[in-house]
Amino acid sequence: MARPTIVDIARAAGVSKGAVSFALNGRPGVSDKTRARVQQVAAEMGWLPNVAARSLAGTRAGAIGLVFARSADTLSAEPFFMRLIAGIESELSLRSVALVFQVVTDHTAEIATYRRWAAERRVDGLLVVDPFVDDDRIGPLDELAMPSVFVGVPPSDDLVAGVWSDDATSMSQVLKHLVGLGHKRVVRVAGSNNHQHVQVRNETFRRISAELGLDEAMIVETDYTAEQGAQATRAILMSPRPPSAIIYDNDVMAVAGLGVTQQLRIDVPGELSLVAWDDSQMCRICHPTMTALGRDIENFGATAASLLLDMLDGQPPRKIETPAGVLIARGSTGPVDAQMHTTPR
Amino acid sequence: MARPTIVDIARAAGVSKGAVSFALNGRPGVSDKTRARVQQVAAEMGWLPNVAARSLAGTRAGAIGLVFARSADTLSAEPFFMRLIAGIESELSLRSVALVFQVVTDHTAEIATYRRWAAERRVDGLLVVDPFVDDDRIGPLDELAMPSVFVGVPPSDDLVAGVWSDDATSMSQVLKHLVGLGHKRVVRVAGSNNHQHVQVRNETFRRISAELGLDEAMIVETDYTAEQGAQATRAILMSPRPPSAIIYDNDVMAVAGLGVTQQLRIDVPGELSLVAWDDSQMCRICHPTMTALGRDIENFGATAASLLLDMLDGQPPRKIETPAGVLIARGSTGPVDAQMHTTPR
DNA sequence: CTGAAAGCGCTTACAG
DNA sequence: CTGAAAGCGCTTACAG
Repeated sequence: MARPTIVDIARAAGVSKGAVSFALNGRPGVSDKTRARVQQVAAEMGWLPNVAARSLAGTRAGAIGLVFARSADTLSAEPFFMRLIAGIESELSLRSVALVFQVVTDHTAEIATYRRWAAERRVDGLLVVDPFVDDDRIGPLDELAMPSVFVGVPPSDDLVAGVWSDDATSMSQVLKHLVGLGHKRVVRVAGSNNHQHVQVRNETFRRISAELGLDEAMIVETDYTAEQGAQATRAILMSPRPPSAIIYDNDVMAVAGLGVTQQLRIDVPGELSLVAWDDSQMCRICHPTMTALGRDIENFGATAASLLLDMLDGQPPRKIETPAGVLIARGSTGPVDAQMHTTPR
Repeated sequence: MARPTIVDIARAAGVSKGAVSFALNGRPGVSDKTRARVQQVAAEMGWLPNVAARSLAGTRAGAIGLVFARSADTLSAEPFFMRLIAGIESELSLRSVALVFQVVTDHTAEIATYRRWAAERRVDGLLVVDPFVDDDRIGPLDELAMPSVFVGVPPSDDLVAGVWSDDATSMSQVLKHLVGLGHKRVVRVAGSNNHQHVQVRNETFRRISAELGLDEAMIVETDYTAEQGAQATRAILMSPRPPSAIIYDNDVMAVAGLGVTQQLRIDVPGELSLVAWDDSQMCRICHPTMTALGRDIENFGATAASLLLDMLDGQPPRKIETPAGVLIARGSTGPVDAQMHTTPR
């Protein structure tokens, strides 16, 4: 037989269409007994709501939207993104909400997508990633009045809802690990300064470096690609006073940096220690294996999705800090050999 | 003002609702002049179809579905998947079709998702990845009567529509490259035998190895993970008569294998050559860099999406072979040194 | 070639 | 607590 509708259920249960709707949506207006019977009949008949009808009748589309405004290169190279999606999905599937996903090249196209989805009534809310400083998406998003959760954004008055991770504690762990090994000179290879979370990590890096009595905290800005990670590493190692340790803002650059040390015949960790922000398979399969700051990215995505769904259910927007990462010490970090670093390379 | 509907456009253009619908959907029933005026008015008013209304009225949902039934680990480690999505999206956005995406753990959950989407009328068609031998998704998919395109499937009578790449030519290139360098003993580290494309590559590997006069073609089966790639490599190198070259079924395992050679102090490419199937940033940043069979994965995804959209437009299902990959010779392959391989390690 | 009308499957006031 | 009815924005026969 054809897919059952609420009319079929109403007939089978001997009640009105409206009563079925109330019963199935957990709204008041029907007795507990009736509700139970209706739910049982619906389950027996294998009823699922036609999302188009539900959406048209003025409630939820039953979907949320996610746009990545990055090149296929970056997206495919960094395990972060797929993990984030997996985390988001784990929460969505619990509540039977679909994910509408789009990959575009820049913010302009991203905003156009949001406008289109809003006009089409395609999604009920948005998960917005890669928050920028003076983010040009905030205005259009406000205008569209689309419930949105910013993913990876530090607390600020501009944004109503968002999740971020406790980068200060993470950074502190990494630096204490290095200091414990005797490192005094640490350089940070950072992502783009336009990203809010990069600025937060930069500040935290400077502050904690100072607190721990490290030498001047140096930061190199990159675009997160392997190419710039390698180039930055080369420049750092060729500098007059190279550091004894480098902290990279992602796993891709850290592994690329490791490749550079092999070309330059610099021993890791004997002469130089390397740390990656975000752990991944890459960190486990390179040689030596890469010490990494492993964050629970799936939980991060799940938390963001959960917050958005709560908002769609009428709960107030919130800002949620997720736990700091955990330092996973591996082969790429070791005790500093004071002598080696007095000799310029 | 609120979002315009076709009633607003009809009023502004001085025609009926029905005429607007015909004009905007490129259907006969209105004069060219009227059509042009209606389209102009719609554009001026910034009209976009409410997808829920359109879907409810019995035509397309304006979305297609994609499910990955893999662990977050595999998905995030292999750049392939995100590239495939990027390619799919490039085609979808040209035609303003949305992608509904879900990550699940197994085929059972995948099929349940298809059933739910069908019941909800969430999507118009499906892109189905990772075709298996005796694929248990074919029955349910037939039953749901959902237009589907299999991605990465060799031609077969079971499946009506699909795209795959010319693996025979690709394999031939790889083997000829190795033979040209003097290799005689090549082992293939393959993915799971359950995958149809793996079986095709296995057969091709055996056939071409024989044609080129190579030693007995040996194949090791794995699950595509770095762990099994490393383990297989170790087993192969410890065997009584180790090969002078290994071909891996993905980039993740190839790079993991490279890590093993470094632990075992086996020189690549001096003593052993390595080749990855599918190129990626990982292959470019490891040391030595990895020779790879680079396929245009984005084009692969775009072709699959395009085929599905054509089918939704009423065109007949097809089977499309996409171009073979291109061998990118890098540092991990070199001439075989006959002497080294007479000495067992 | 054009217009008036029914209907897709739901939700939601409104009257009992 | 329940039922009858309108309406969401489209598409599509059907009559002119």
